[in-house]
Amino acid sequence: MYTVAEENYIKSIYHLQRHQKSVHTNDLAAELNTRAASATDMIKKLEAKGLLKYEKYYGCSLTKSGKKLALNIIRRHRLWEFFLSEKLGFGWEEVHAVAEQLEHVQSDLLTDKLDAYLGFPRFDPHGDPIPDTLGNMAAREQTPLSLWTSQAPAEVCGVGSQDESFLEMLSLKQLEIGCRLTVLRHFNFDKTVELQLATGSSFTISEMLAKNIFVKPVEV
Amino acid sequence: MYTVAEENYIKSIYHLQRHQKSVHTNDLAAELNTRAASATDMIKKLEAKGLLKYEKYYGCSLTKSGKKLALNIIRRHRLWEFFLSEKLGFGWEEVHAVAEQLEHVQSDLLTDKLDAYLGFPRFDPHGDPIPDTLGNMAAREQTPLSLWTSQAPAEVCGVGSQDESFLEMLSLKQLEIGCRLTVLRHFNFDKTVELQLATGSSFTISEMLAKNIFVKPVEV
DNA sequence: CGAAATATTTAGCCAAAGCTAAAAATATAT
DNA sequence: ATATATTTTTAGCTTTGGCTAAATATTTCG
Repeated sequence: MYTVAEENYIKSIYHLQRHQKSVHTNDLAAELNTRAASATDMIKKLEAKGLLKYEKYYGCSLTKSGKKLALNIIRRHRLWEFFLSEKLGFGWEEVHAVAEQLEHVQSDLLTDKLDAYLGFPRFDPHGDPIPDTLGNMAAREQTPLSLWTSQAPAEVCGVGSQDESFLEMLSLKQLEIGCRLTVLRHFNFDKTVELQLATGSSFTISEMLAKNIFVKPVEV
Repeated sequence: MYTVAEENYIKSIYHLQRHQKSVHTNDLAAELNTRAASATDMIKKLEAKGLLKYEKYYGCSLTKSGKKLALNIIRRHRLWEFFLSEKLGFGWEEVHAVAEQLEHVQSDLLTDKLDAYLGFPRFDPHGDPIPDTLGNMAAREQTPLSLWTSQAPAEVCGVGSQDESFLEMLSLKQLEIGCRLTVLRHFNFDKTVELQLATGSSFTISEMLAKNIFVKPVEV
């Protein structure tokens, strides 16, 4: 059994590790809205539990069992997100905060029965893949809108942030998961992107937004 | 927002208050598997938050807002029990432990949406009534089997303990909620009760068991 | 009633997880 | 290459919730 604090650290380290190979104390503290000193303490504790490797002044990275735990927490989080959205009718921007609490309920029986009840979904409402019992999850071809140069129609399949204000903005602009669009042009000057929805309406979005919306080719 | 520890104290005080008017420190400590000294500390903290009245050496009892909180926690607990049993197919003896964790997820939106999703159930799988948003819950005429003297058929409608070994025993003896039975006789010597199931099989149960099984007249 | 038993509180500790401020290591820049 | 800046760690303190042991109230019983 792990504490909520421990689980949150493991989860954050896992996410940061996708970008940097080794996770630095400051980055981790920032991610968790805490201070570097606190992060150092927790890193030491987690190392003692065998969940990560740690080298002073250099950083840390998850061990095999740390990764396994991380994937289990992510599995719980995304299954609950799916449940909240699909079964309880939560808006996708409300889902994350509640799932942050639910993900810490520790019962493998619960997780597996929930998974089965939901029909073993492979993606959560934000388009993120859900790991299975063994920690395997679907990889997904996805390109941020900022890099999508093709004129072919694209389908929104994921987002790069769970921030509520970000998701609310997407809802307002009707850029939900599964939505179809075409990129009309990229403005080099300020990196904004002009796009057109299936509804016909077209508008321009900021670079910041474009970087956080992932698309894939529309499936035939 | 309340901590998990606070919520557990409030819940226990509420339950103990059904029997004694004022809850004594030792009883509370026993209920929570902790020590009297710890209970005293927490009682003081909860009094400071206005959730209970406390008189030294005498005991404590919930205020209005304490009761409201208690009912909300109980509501969450029982809704989750219903969900686990009804939707996820948990056995009724497995339900309690997981619900103990789920009940501490604090989101009124979640609670209310769950309630609606489940169809506003009025009783959980153990036969306990589920409070509504306002804290109202169905009262239920229920008699422990130890006091049921009528020869009329009775229906099991509740249990007096959530102890796993107790519930497992009931499952084994096929004494589930909703099950019909007739009391054949009470043995005065050791207070055991002989009963007969709808299936025809008859057997004797201990006083301890009989006190913890609640029945009501079979509805016509 | 007063002594013994029981219940409750107080005082002083501990561990978890956070914090600040200062020290130490590493990185950067002139 | 040395001085400055940044990052990380250490040391020491805080709060929450628990503990033991000792002190104090209350209850019970001879």
